[in-house]
Amino acid sequence: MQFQKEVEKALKKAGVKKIKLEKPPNPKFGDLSFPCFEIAKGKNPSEVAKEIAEKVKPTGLIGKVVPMGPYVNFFIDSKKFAKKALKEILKPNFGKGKRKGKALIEHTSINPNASPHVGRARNALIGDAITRLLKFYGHQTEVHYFVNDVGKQIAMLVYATKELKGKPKFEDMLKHYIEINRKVIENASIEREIFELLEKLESGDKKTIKEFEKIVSICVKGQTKILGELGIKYDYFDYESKFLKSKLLKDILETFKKKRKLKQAEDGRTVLDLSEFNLPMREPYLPLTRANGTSLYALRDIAYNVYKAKKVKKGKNIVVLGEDHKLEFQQIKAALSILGHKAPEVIHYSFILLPEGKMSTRKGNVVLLTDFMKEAVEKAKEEILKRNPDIAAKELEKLSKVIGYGALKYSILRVSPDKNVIFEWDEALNFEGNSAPYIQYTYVRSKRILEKLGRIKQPKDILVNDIETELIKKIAELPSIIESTARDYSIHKIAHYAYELANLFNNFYETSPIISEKDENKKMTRALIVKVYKNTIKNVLWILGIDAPNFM
RNA sequence: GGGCCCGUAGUUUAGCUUGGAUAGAAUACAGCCCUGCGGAGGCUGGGACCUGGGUUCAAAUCCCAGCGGGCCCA
Repeated sequence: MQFQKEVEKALKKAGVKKIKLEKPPNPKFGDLSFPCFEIAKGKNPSEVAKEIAEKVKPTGLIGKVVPMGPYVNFFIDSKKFAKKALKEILKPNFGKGKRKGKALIEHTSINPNASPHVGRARNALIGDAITRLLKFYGHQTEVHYFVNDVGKQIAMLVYATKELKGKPKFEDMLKHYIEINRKVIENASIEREIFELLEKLESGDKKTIKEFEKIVSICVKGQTKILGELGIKYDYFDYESKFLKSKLLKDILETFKKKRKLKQAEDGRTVLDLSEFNLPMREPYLPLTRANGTSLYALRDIAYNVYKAKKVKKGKNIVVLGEDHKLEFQQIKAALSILGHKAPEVIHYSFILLPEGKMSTRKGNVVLLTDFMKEAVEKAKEEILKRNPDIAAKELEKLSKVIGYGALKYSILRVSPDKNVIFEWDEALNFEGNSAPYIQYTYVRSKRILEKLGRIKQPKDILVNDIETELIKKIAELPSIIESTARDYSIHKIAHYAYELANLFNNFYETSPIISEKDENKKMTRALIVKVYKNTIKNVLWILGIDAPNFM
């Protein structure tokens, strides 16, 4: 950052007025470059670049100024830079943000109907990583899970399990769910009975409420146990049923009415007029209540968002939603704006598909998260045993989860959220190259070196070669990466950054011996690099929810 | 019928917001390093911007149209 300022100053001194710097595509071209197309004005830009380069004298962090075609390239003085950067990076809170306000993150919020599949997991993984990122950035985070406990899906499960002896098991819910879906298609009268159950629930029938609660509790417990196994935690479970009869609903309807936004539909439903928002709906009306006055999902969703908005006030308010909720979110946002509330910031992600097509819980063609977890741990076990045949069973258990779950999370988080992911086992269980185990391995390497090395003395002189400088530069990027990701929530950039770091470290590892290095200054400089690498990569992995193992 | 997102080596992907140099990686493939700080590694090689227009000194990037995939709207 300071380098950039110095370059700008130097260019100004050389008489350049419009300064727009860019990062060269290749480190061979320097660290910053100034393209001369715009200021050339008819002259040959290469000539202009030459003239400017001659006028600029290297001072401070600027080591070299070289014209290269139509560009003036600025090279950083690597020795001065390394010294300065290492000092900065060695500070204990390097990369972490200062204390900031509250951040409310709602994620997962899947229907409590069955064991989650990997598509659903994408939501939870993205949400969890964003939570960690914001925590690292200095926010006080609180994680919310909106439980849709009054929907048709729960009613179906209540119906499907009511004849069962004993308490239904979570593991069987998917089976029940698939079965009841099939039955409903075959027999329409079942669907009517299911709707009757819902009506009973909403009218406050105690027995029905109990039955729903039983199923929801089993499902929520089952789901959060699985997600908890992956280290994903929630601070609040917000139940939709709590909003069924809340005063909030009345207040909201009242406000809409005052603003003349309510209409009566022909079938008696009350709808919200959203025509001023130009949303891509056939009819710009959002149904809020039934003819009998009871609330519909949209109204409860609005109420929930009002509740959240009031809770954060000035802080961040974030929600992770699948791409199927894009329009729905626009509607909620519009409704909130009528009410004078700010909508949450939303992160959408595309679905995970199977090679043979879409996943469908209803039809049962899904890859369950639990199966993915099991396979990943199995594969990790195999790989660990290849390398450590004598490992104790307990250690193996623990380590295989660290590696297996790491690989699982990374395989999903590394992809930009607006791309569909086609789930393929080989791809997802890749432990080589661009994968979590590759990155984890560099952590183990760095840790082992430091253990063997013992005490690190501050070197009198910092001596670095090109590869070492590249690594330091990459580590020094952490704060700006954190900042920009905390702004746009594109968590895959963190994954990408982790891989780049690890890649440069492996490069460094191959070419810069440490233990055997005779030159004490070089040795200790390298030791410092290993130290800061180890801390940095650990932090970056932590943001992704991936543990750094002590050996593997 | 309408709206939104995506399309980059055989496969998976970064880059697109803010146009700029030789489009960056992984995997697979061909080969090398193999008694070294732990090879889940390093090095070398070939291989890609969906199609057609437009804007621009300059387009993977911006605009328009088409094609293909995903999501949604009663």
